[in-house]
Amino acid sequence: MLAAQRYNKILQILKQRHSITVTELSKILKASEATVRRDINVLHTKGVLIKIYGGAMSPESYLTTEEKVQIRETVNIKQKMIIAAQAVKLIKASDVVYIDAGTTTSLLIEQLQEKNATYVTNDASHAVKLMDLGFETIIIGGNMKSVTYAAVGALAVANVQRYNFTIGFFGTNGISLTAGFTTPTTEEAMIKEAAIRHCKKAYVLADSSKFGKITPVNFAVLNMASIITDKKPDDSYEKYNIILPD
Amino acid sequence: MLAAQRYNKILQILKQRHSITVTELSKILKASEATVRRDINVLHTKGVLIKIYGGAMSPESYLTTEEKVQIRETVNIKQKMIIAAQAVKLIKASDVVYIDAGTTTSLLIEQLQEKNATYVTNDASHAVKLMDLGFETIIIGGNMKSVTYAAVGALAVANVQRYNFTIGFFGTNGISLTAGFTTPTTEEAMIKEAAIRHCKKAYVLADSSKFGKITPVNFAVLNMASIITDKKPDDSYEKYNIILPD
DNA sequence: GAGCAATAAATCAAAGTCAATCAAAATAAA
DNA sequence: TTTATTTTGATTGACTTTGATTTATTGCTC
Repeated sequence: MLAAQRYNKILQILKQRHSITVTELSKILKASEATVRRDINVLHTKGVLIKIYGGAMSPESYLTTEEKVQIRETVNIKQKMIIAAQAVKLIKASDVVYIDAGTTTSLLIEQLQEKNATYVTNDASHAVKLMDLGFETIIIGGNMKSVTYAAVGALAVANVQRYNFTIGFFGTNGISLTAGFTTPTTEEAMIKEAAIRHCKKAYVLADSSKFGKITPVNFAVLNMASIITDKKPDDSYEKYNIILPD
Repeated sequence: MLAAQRYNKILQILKQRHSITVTELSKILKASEATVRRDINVLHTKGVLIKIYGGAMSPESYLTTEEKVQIRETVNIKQKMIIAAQAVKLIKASDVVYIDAGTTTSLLIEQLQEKNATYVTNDASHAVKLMDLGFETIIIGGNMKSVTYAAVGALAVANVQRYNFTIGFFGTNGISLTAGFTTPTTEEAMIKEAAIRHCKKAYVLADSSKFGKITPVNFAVLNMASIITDKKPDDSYEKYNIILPD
């Protein structure tokens, strides 16, 4: 690929999404991270993008409050990466994979390997990422929620029920023996519940801090999904299927 | 093959795709790489293309330092901006607005003002933009198409039919008295057709270059939508509703 | 603020690309 | 036809780009 072609592709991506990491670009452009860094340096010097630690941003969105967070969400990023790395190993060729909205699952997308699978998501920013990486993508439609870019509501629920997923990955805000998996809002819970019911095998990705937490709305009981986490939780969860990193 | 023939062929190729490698050209022109390099040098000196390491680019798509402000240097961008500016004025409070996929409509989103309207789109990158700008957003789900980030296919068509839009904005690849509004692919045409049928009022945004052009698949007859364009087309279009910038 | 992991820059070898040269082929002129 | 001129393709060594490796820096956690 010509250098100039890479330049154009990078700028094109930054029109669609305000920021991108070096690692992601390296995958999309099929070039080494060293080359991507050199490209970013060139484009930064030309002033057509802003170089930031870990990646690049479009000049327009640079420094507009919350976008700065987008490049690297800080909380528990390490654990989430490890959890996501474990999760991607479970995806096999010809799987129909449901990917829930949220930051944890976003990290999963960045690490996806299996090209011969179909990926379905209700998160518009996930969808754009998946397309950029060249995966077969289906987006679930519906009313969008502001913070998460996720489609929710009755239509989203109806749509998700049309599919049968062979495997699904979900985020959660709380895991509790009494309350099961929970989220802060009814809307999110409804779409998650609908999706999880249509997965042959469901996995909840949760860093260890989520155990014992309860948020207002339940979306599944604990035995409906295996839990992929970074640290063994206390023994009371023993009877559930817990997956730890190798 | 005559040198002048090769020159023409090279320039013709660069009109279709922004860049090409020396190796590729050598195969296409059945000439040695040395010859291709000489050709590129000649054309570069004439200023009709830009020589880059490994190949050549069309001058438009090559970003020089001066152009740093003008990243948005796609074709007819100025007209498209003006057209989009005219279009946004038509949106009123409590409208349910359908926004078609594509670059023209992307410019429209950037200029949106009316916060008390609901925006519906089948383009994931549009959806992300709309959310970022704080608009009430609904995304149409379905299989995604790689270049445009647009949901297409049967499910997208079914979904779009659930809505009734008070106003809709569409892009097109061709406007013709005989063929009506046309696009290059059936998939795109189907979703456009379904959406346009559910708009109380539909507008096609098209710069003047689109008049008289025909691409393979029709998605609407001319009287189904008003056309917002930058220059008055020839009189044969007089009986249709043409909107020009103020 | 020290220690740690992640990211960036510097360095280097390998691969790829370029311009110069020259002989062969094609074209033009005699 | 013969000779002069131009164009082409192959070869060479110089130069550029790339990816891997090493070294330095950054930002985060405690």
